[in-house]
Amino acid sequence: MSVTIKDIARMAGVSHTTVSRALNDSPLIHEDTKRKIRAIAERLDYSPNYSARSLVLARSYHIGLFFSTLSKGTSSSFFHETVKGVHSVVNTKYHLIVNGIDDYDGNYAAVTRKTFDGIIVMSQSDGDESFIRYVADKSIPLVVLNRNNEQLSPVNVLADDKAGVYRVVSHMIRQGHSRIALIEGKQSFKSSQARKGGYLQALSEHCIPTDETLHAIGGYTLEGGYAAMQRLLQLKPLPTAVFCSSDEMAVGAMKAIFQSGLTVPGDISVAGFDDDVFSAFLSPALTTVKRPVETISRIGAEKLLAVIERGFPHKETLFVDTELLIRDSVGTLHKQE
Amino acid sequence: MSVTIKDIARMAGVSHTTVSRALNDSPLIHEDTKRKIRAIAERLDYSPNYSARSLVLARSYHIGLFFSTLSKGTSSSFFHETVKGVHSVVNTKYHLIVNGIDDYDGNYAAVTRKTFDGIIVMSQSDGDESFIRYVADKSIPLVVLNRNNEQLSPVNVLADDKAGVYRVVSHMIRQGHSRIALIEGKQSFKSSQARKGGYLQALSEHCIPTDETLHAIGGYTLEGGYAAMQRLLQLKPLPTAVFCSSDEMAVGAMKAIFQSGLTVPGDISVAGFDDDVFSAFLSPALTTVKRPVETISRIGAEKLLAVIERGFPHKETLFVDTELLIRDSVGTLHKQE
DNA sequence: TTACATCTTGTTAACGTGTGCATTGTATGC
DNA sequence: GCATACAATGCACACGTTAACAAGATGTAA
Repeated sequence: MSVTIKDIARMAGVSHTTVSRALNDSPLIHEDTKRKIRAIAERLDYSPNYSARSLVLARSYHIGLFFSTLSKGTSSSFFHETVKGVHSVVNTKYHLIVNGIDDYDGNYAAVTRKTFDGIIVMSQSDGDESFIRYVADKSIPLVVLNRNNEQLSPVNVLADDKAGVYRVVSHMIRQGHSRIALIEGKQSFKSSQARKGGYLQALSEHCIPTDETLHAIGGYTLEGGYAAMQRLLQLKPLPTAVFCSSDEMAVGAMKAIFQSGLTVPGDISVAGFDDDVFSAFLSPALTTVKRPVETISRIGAEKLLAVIERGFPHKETLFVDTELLIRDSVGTLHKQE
Repeated sequence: MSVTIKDIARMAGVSHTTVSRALNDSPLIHEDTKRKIRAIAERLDYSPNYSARSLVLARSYHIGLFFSTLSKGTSSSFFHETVKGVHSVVNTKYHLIVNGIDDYDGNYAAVTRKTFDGIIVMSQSDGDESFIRYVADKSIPLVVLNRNNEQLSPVNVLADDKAGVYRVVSHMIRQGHSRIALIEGKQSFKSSQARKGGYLQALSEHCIPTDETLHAIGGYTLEGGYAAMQRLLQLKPLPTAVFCSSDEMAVGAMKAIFQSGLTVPGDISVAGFDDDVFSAFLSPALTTVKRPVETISRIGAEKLLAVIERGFPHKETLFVDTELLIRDSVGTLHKQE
């Protein structure tokens, strides 16, 4: 049996109403009374019953953080940074509940306004759309990360992937490369499409014709990047550079290149995307684009709390800048003719 | 305003008690009545108010997953695998709340039997002890992962780190190495101590004297591994092999070795611990020990649910086997004399 | 017919907290 | 000295659910 405000009330010789008010620092209560009550609460090691409070206030103190999936296709560093970012804002004020959308198997009945004060969706796939729509329909405060869909959700925060890829591919072009291959992620992922868009834009703005044979799909996994690169290594002539839509795939690609007896960046330059925690320590260190996942998550969480606590209705979409990290895996190509 | 069991009761022409029983599939209620009530509930899109239920049942439906820290010193893959493992068991039955112990700053008042039906601590440091003790004192159902302290907590699940390191270092010795350096993690982490123990045991059982100058500290970070290896590279004669207490540190160490113009495993063999997601794709692929983090987490979660639901009082400690993964970073040393 | 068991449903209270309204006591203004 | 304002506290109810107990209906055995 644990201590309630009624116990405190009895000891202090006041009503439980006064205790409730005192502990909530209501201006209605005399300072002396507050002090006395707080002292007793402290002494009895009182802690409020969240269920009771939630019931009467119609608030759950839960923030739901939903990933497309927890198990398949979510990279560890991505997951970790997201949780860190959101958690740093939510902290001890709300409980952070982590979930995979795919766990619900299409039946979202358990997701209600009462179970979640607000929801953050870290979206990675078009498959999330039904879930996002469901949450929006229930008018649960909502922030969508990593995805741009204004008509679906009011607040969106995402990295400017396209601009980031544009920057790194332009960098390759400036280093003299023109036969630049692409290893895509998962075609159904919006991020994959955006990154391809940046690649295509860089090529077209530098008047380099696109060549479909230079495009491969790696599925955002190491193994996939390895296999995709193996296919690209069959090409004649070989590409002089390859942009990989994730660092993990870049690691796989480099592995394939090394195995075929070639060097990076001597024979083939490689660039990635994400700046995974290990990327700076590869040999050669990987030139890549840093996605501010933690920043995005932090900003998203702040926006969500603003919506919940101050009612912040108007739509907005925030793009967070990426950062080009030039390291050693992209070399300069000397014109051969 | 959302629909409650009273609304359903009104529509069905029964009492709200009957509705409650029907929805909980109580044997007291006639099947026809149940069907009717379920149909109405379905039609009205009813979902129960968890706060109210929690209040009356004195259960929160929350499982707390606590890390020593979310931000500093927890590797992403470790974090991800843990959450995956626990989540796969907890699923939609309970809400999984992720927290860092360091966020509470020593004030655990918000952690009570009422806010958490059970708690899983993924322990990485001695600093967790006060928290674990607190939870145990409150007699909240508790499972501690990754840490062995029978008198503190009833149920412990952990990898047999020491045996795993013993195995990989013995492997190095069998390949002819005897001058084997060690890069430790964080000295305050129990895991770091256990791994060092395995290293020392392997040496002593093969009658190789320990040499303090061969021990360096890398703090479980890439940068730390890099710096530690730089120090080891000052030694004369050089070690012929180095065991790193984590794969991340191994990557840093390899980087330092390459920078000094040496090769792996030609000049120096390297082994790691963890089998991070990228380890198989390094060049050379890293020989390491796989810690079954996800398995540990899954088993721990199952144990916790057993305690919660079936009352499972007796103490037990489970060791989960590690797996030696022999890849390319440890070479054979030919005797020189 | 009566007594009793069984099946099904209803009545009422309880969980712990917050809040609208009433009540008491005290100071202020005229 | 009285009306009024204001500060501090208490009373009673509400939130949505579950459960102990009561109670009605129906069947059955004596």
